[in-house]
Amino acid sequence: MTSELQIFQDYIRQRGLRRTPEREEILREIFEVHGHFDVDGLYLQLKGKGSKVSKASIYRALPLFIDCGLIREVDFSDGHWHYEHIYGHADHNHLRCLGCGEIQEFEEPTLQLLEEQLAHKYHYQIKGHQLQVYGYCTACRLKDWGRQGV
Amino acid sequence: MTSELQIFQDYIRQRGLRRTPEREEILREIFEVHGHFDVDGLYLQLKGKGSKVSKASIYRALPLFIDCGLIREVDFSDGHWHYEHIYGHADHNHLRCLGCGEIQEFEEPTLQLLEEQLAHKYHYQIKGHQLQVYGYCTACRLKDWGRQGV
DNA sequence: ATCATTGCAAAAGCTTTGCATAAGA
DNA sequence: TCTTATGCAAAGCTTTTGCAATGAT
Repeated sequence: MTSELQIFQDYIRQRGLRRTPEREEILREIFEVHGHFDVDGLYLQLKGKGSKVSKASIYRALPLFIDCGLIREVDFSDGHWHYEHIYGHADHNHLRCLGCGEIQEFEEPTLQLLEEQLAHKYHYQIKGHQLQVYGYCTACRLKDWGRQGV
Repeated sequence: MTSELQIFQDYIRQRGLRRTPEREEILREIFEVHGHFDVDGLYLQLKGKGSKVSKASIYRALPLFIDCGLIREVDFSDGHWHYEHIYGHADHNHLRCLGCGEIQEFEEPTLQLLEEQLAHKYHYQIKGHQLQVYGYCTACRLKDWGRQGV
């Protein structure tokens, strides 16, 4: 059994919830393919494989995966939520092109230090962070050369 | 005239748009009071002052303010958009309490360097960044002492 | 046998849009 | 005068929720 399933099942047991095929289908799909994903894409992908899982179940499952640290929300500022699995992946941030939406991932280890400083200074227990940097990639800069400031 | 109005009017002229009382009312209200705001709060606040501005106009005005660099979107991960004025404010980031929603602002000048590194490494023209750190403040930690991991 | 979970469809936000009217330039 | 901008209401989207049926423990 893969570890993410193990983690989820431990979480389920500990919380007194129930282990269902739907939840495991969703989790498997998330970890099988995607880097980033959104609800609609995940739903269609499952549907395409013959799964009967409903969107409602996806919406109800994602908070559980977030709560046990398997995935996290990512803000791409496009009107709906995106997610990514974080279990088994180095902590990273996103550089996003405002033109074409391309995402580059990059690591920035010093943010760990920053978290510790903030925890100390503001007496917070830090749970995580999200850093999005945005701009224009070379291709989009060339394409939109006429656009002001781009 | 305040400088943010000046900036906006220059922008309006340059883009061939029109200067309207509604847009200026909205802009004035944003810079008069708020640190952070959302559409609904802004609307109610204007309404409370007797303004007739509609939400639709607010929704149509905000992208203009963003485009000319006066405000920016802020992601508080609570299902709708928040904004903050950036003109005249030092660049800063947010430390948010997942319990009570309190926001601490902090500066992190090294992100400027990071932007430059990313620009060089990925050949991007960087337009900005957003860093949100989240966790639990002291009060919420005490309040929810029974909650796992908190 | 319980009670959490599911699927469906309806409801609930927030945001966008169509259209007639108002009003800058 | 010409076109953009506004207000209103309707439409659009994503996400949440009520409920009866299903199914895990």
